[in-house]
Amino acid sequence: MAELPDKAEHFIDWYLEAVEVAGLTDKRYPVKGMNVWTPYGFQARRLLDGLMIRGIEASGSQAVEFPTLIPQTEFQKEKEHVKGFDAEVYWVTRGGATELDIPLVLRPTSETAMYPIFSIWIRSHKDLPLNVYQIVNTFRYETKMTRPFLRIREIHFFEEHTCQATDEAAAARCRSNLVTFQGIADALGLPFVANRRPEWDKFPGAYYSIALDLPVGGARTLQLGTIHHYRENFSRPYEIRYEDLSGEVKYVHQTTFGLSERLVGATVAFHGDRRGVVFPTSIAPFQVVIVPIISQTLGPVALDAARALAERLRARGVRVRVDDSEDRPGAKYYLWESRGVPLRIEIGPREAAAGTVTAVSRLGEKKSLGPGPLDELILQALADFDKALSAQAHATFRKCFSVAYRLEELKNSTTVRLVSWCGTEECGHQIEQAIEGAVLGVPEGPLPIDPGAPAECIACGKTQDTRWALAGRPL
RNA sequence: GGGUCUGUGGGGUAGCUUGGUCCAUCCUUCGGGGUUCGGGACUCCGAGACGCCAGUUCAAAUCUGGCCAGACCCA
Repeated sequence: MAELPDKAEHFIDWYLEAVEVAGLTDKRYPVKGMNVWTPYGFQARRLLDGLMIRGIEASGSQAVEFPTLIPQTEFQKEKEHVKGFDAEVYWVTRGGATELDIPLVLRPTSETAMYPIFSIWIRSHKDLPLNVYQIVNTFRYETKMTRPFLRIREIHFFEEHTCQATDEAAAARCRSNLVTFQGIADALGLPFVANRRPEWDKFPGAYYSIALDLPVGGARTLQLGTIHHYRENFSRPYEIRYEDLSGEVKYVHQTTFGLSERLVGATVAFHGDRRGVVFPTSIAPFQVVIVPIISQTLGPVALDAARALAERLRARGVRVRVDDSEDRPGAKYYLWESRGVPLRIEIGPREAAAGTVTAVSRLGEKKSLGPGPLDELILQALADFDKALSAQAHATFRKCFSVAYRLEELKNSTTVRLVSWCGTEECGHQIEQAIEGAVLGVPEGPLPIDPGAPAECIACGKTQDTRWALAGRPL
C-alpha cells in the first residue's frame, strides 16, 4: 500500500504530497507562489472564512472592503512600516501605455489603504471604537521559497483593524481578539501558543505583536496569525484624531488582527497522517461520504439506501456525498481518506435490508450503527470525531515542548524549547543562533508545559527579570 | 541579494554524457467496451508529452544563449 513520506522525518515532502493527493489546490499555475483553488479546496477555505466571520462579528466587528491599490504617497507615511514591506511589494507603475504620476502598491496589508479614510470617519469619541474587518487578497513578493497555503505571494487575508480611545482599550481589544481566535482554533481542533514577539521581530510599525504559533513537529512552528497593538504609531502620521468629552483632541490607539488561508495549511500540517489530510468537521467540504456496496446479484438496494440516508442527513445540515462512481469500494476508501473526510459510511446490501450501516472514522474507529435513527447516530459520530481529533491534537501538542537549560542543548532540538531569558536582544540573538531559528517570544497566559519558575538566563546567566520564552524554527 | 542544479503526455519517470537507433520508455491518468464490486480489480480498444524563444547543424529531447518556472545551498 502506498503511503505518504514519513511526516516526522520528511515534513515538507509529506506536506506537499498530502496537499497534492487531497486535491486542495492546483500548483501548476505559472506564477510563483500563486496556486489555483480547486472546488474541493475552495469549499474548505470558504468554510474557514465562515468561522472567521462568525467569530469576529460576534465580537462586534463589521465587514468593509477597501481597494486593492494604494498610492505610494499614502503607503510611505509610516516609516517602520514602509521599511518592513518595501522589499516585498508589487508595484503598478503603468496604466496602459501611460506611466502613472504616482505609482500604486498592490496592498501587502491594508493599514495604509484604510487609515487615510479612518481619519475622515473619526471625529469624535462617539465614533469610537471603530471595529472593522475585511477578507481580501493581499500580495507579498516573497523572496524565499513558496509553499501552498504556508508561504505564498497572493494571500487570502483576514484583517481586522480597530481604533480605540485609549491604550487600555486597545490592549483590551487585543485580548478580545485572542478569545475570538481561541474559538476558531477550537473549531479546527488546533492548539496554539500566543507569543509576544521580541522587539526585533514585531510587525513593522507595531508597539507590540502577539503571534499565534502552532508547533508542527520537531522544533518547527507555524505562525497562524497575529494580533498587533499599534498605539499611536499609525494614527499620528495618518492624523486619526478625535475630540474627547472635555474637548481635547487626541490620537486613537489602533489594533489589528490578521489570519489567512494558512489556517487550512495548519490544519493539514497538524492533523494529517500517513494517509493524507484529516479535516475537522467544521471545515470538511464533505463531513460524511457514503459508499454503497454494489452487488450484481442483490440489486440496487444499497444504492437506494445510501441516497435516502444522504437526503435525511442533508435535511439535518450535514455536508454529505454519496460516492456512486464505478470504482471499487477499496479505491473509494483510500480516496476519501486522503481527502480528509471525517466519517465514512458503508452500506452493503444486507445492511440496507437490516437498516444498519458501518461507520468508519477518519481516525480509524470502525463500528456498526443501527438499526434505529441513523441520522441521529451519525450526527453523534461526527461530534465524537471532533472530540477525538481535538483530544489527539492536544496530546500531541504537549509533546512538542521541552525545556532547555544550556545554549548547547538547543542545537539539535527535536521540540520547541522553553528557555529562561533575561529579555535582552543580545541574549535573544544568542538563543536564535544556538537553535538555528528564532525566539518566538514570551507566551501570554499559561505555558504549554509547566517548567516551574524561570532561573538564570540561558545566555548570560543573570537571574534578574528572567522569564520563560519559546524558541523554535518557524517554517 | 549570491551560487548550484532541474524542466519529457493530466501526474511520476526512461532516454541526454557521445546529436541520427525516438513518428520517444514504463507506471499512473483520461475516453470507449466487457467481466467485476465489504480495503487501491482484470481485460480489450483508443487518447495524450520533449517549458518558451533564438542559435549551431544535413540532422536537436540531446549542444549553446536568453527568458519563464521549479528545487537546493549560502548571506
